[in-house]
Amino acid sequence: MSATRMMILGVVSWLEPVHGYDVRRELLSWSADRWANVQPGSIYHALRKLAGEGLLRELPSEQVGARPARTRYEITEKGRAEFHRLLSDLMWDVKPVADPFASALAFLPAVPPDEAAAALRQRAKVLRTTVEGFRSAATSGWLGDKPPHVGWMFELFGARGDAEAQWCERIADRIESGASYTWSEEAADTSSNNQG
Amino acid sequence: MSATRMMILGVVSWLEPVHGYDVRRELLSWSADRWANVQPGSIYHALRKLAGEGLLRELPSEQVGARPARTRYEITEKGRAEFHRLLSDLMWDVKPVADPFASALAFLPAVPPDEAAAALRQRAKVLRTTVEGFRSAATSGWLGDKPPHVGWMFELFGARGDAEAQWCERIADRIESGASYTWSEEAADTSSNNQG
DNA sequence: CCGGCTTTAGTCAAATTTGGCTATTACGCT
DNA sequence: AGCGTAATAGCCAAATTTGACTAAAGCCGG
Repeated sequence: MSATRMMILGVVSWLEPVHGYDVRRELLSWSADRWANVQPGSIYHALRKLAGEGLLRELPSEQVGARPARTRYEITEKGRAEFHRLLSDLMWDVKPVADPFASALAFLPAVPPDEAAAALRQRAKVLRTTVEGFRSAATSGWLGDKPPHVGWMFELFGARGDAEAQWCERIADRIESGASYTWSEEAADTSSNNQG
Repeated sequence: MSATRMMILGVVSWLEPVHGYDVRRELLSWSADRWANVQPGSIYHALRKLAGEGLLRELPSEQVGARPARTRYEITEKGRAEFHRLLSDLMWDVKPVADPFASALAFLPAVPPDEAAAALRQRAKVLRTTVEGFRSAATSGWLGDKPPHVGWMFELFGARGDAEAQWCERIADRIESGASYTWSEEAADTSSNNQG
């Protein structure tokens, strides 16, 4: 979970001292749950583990009313070094990521042409709508209030979305033009062999 | 792990009867470990779990020499239905995936401009080399022997890679032209607040 | 023929992740 | 003022994933 660790260290570094729910709220405000593993269980697990490893320091808990006591954290020098090391690793590393859509594509021969084309066209539509949302966020000024790198992230998501939408449409066109990608519907369901 | 389950069911469906190592070898031949969670522990875990749920059927083990006995599996009708259901879900679902590079970008303000630009240029270079590899696989005939959808997957990976490489170069140009994305190097390391 | 390396086949202990759960407090609407 | 919902704050049992490990067999070069 090196990305999760880096993010938790980074948020603590920027906002310290914080408690778990502060971290959770901050990451949710970035919609980080959509592109990183930062559900509550992962956040609290990482906070405790990083404190156990001396990368974060727990401050005395405080109690507010009858709510659960909340533990605040600050980063240590060791933690700051680890944050920069992990961040640098992640910046320089170029590696594919696990992608459920690629998994589905590997078995495309098992999907009838009608459904395959329809799903690809729908995907292109959803991607284009999402990318349009990023662009109107930019022009509406909402993004203008945010640091420049946030806009750059949206540009990246937009560029990826555009490229994938175009690919979806191109492949749907081929399928609808009769391009054969199954041996036959019968064979695809029984004995054929994918030698990807 | 619905993508992992779908892939295991799919491979068993296409190659049955198989044992775990057959599945492992087949997925490795697709380089599936690069874009799916199919390390040995996940494969064998999924095989046992799917058999336990009645989606796969274990056949009597066979022994070859003094090697560990190997359990062969075949798919059940229930498993075939689940394979198609999961495959359809994954074809139609449009959702971002956990991406370590996006995690790093969220903390870009903590990376000095020199390093950020260098990492982005290096990333662009690696992506372009990878995409060129896909294209030469296509022209060399290696891909010609494979079913069409395999080429389509490479086209998708290529389209994504191109889009991201262009984005990397564009952002590196901005950084090198002096675009400010940290408040200051000092502020970025101490008290600033990322409001993504 | 022998030695070194690869392949075969599965497992394991640990790491990581999930997302619904708990009870209290705060807020908004009627 | 009261009710219903959302926010607060952390946790849990379970699910999922990892990748190095094991020992025997096979292969290739010297």
